[in-house]
Amino acid sequence: MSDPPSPSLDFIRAKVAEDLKTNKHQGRVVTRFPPEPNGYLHIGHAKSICLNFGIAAENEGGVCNLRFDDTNPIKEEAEYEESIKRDVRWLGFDWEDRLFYASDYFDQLYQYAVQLIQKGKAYVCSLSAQDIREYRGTLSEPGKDSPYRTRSVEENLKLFEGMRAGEFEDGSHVLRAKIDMASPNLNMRDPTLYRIRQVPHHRTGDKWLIYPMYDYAHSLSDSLEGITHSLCTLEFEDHRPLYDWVLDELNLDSHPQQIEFARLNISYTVLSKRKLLELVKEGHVSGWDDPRMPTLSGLRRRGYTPEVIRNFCEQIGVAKRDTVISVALLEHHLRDDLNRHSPRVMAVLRPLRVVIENYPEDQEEELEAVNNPEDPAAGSRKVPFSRVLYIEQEDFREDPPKKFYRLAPGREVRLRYAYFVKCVDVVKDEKTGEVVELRCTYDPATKGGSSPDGRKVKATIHWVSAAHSLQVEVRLYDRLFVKENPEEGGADFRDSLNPDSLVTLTSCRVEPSLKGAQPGSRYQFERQGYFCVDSVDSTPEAPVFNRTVTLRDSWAKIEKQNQQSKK
RNA sequence: UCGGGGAUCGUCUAAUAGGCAAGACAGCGGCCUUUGGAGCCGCCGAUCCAGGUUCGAGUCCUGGUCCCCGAGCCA
Repeated sequence: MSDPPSPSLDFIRAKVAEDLKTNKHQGRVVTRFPPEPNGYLHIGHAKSICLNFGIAAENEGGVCNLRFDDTNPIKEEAEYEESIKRDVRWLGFDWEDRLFYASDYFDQLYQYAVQLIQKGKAYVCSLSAQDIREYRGTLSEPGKDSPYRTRSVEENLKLFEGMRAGEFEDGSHVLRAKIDMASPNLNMRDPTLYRIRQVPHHRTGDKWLIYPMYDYAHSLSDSLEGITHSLCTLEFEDHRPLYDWVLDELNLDSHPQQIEFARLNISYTVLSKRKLLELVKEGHVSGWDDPRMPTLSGLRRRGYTPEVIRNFCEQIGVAKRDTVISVALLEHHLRDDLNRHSPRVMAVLRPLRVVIENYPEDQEEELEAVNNPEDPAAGSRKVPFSRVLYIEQEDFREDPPKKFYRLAPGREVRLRYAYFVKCVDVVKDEKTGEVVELRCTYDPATKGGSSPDGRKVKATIHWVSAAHSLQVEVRLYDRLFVKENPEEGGADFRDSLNPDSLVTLTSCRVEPSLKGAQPGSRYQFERQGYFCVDSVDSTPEAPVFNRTVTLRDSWAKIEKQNQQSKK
């Protein structure tokens, strides 16, 4: 790697660079990504993953650990652990042999707790949870000491051992740090270090009946792993004094620097594991990997590439003010990547039958079509043409509005890669008046799409040959919420769910080259958008396509303006 | 009310000793086009407020205002 003029470092990278310069950590850069295995990773986690693994990769010899923060057995599951590993790998990062678990440190953590008790810095408190809350005081009033605060070291040691040995019920005792009940920082008012939880842990089984709390386990896990920079989100800012307190009281040489940054928010969605879990549990989506979910598994199934997410995370930057990133920026990176890499293909979502009256009934031919105009190396393919075709219903208007350039009675347009066709008649359903078929003529001289006489058409539309096309299911996804901030004004996010976030179309027609398309493969349906083969519900006989994102649609914009100016 | 943070175009991020407020997205307009896609060109548009220091302040000082986080035996 070269060392180009670094554009401008975010405040965290600047701090890392400075620490390197002053040799604060003996030239080491060690970060970690510490998920709790209690849900699926979402794009907010991707920001943290890119930051932590990114900083490690940018610095000579830097490494980033993957560590599961599995200190609460009642919320955590092995299923989540697997999904997290899969998602981090998919994003393109590698923890090599550095897969760790807070639960691996339980023995060590217990020993440290004993040390704190011996130092008189921790005690067993036998107040009820409610009493502890009351003794804590409020934001503006100091708390008061627990009556158990003055227990002797011997008694504390004995009780703590009893907690570990299962002599006490859940909730009867906790181990607390002895700090300052009058601290203006509530986290320092004798925080709980250990609680009794007589439940099996998905990794340690029934070995432990007491489990360490986050602040205690996290700081020590970081220290044990020799982390140099412990990056977390803003809500932990108030916890930093406690993080430092634990390491200082234990006199540990390895004392990582906790640095906080703003978590990611994106418009028209929610990014919190709790809320996403509710969407799953309440059936508003089909699962954690529903293509409308902002989870990495959902985005992957939707058709996102890891590059899109990495580029997005790089561009949004890292800072401390809380922000809401426009979903349009994410979609910009999505279209940018998909445009350059997706093969083009013709697909008709809502078919309208077209008969080319002057094209011989028994004739068919193959036309050359470019696979990707952005990538000459992608080559070309043949698409079959015949007398009966399907075009998009919305590409025809019997009474075309201003600026509508597509097909209309008497109007000539180009069928992409095929011929100029002119609409000569419209067939309607006698009862409903609905347009059911178009009668057209074609100009044999315009084969391939250009006219020898130089006449122009204003529109090019896509089509498929009726007899050759494949019928497929297409799922049209749109944003999950109708409001930029689904919780605007304290509203329940469920109230702003978009009822049209999924529209399923079952009579779509695609060109035959899509036969055998592999699950997960991505295409641009010309003039429509980017689609990928659903990796869950597709079968070779019945493929399902997910719409990843639409193409930018300037006609839709014009039409919207027309409608608004009419009002 | 106490403690901890944060305020720069509509949105996000820059401005690295106090020295022309920059880029991206969005929007708008144009060019081009066998995708009303892509691409190209242009336009619009910001330093929370009030004082102060200075030749010069987004940056330093003083005083305000507004927003976020915090009272789990969650992380």
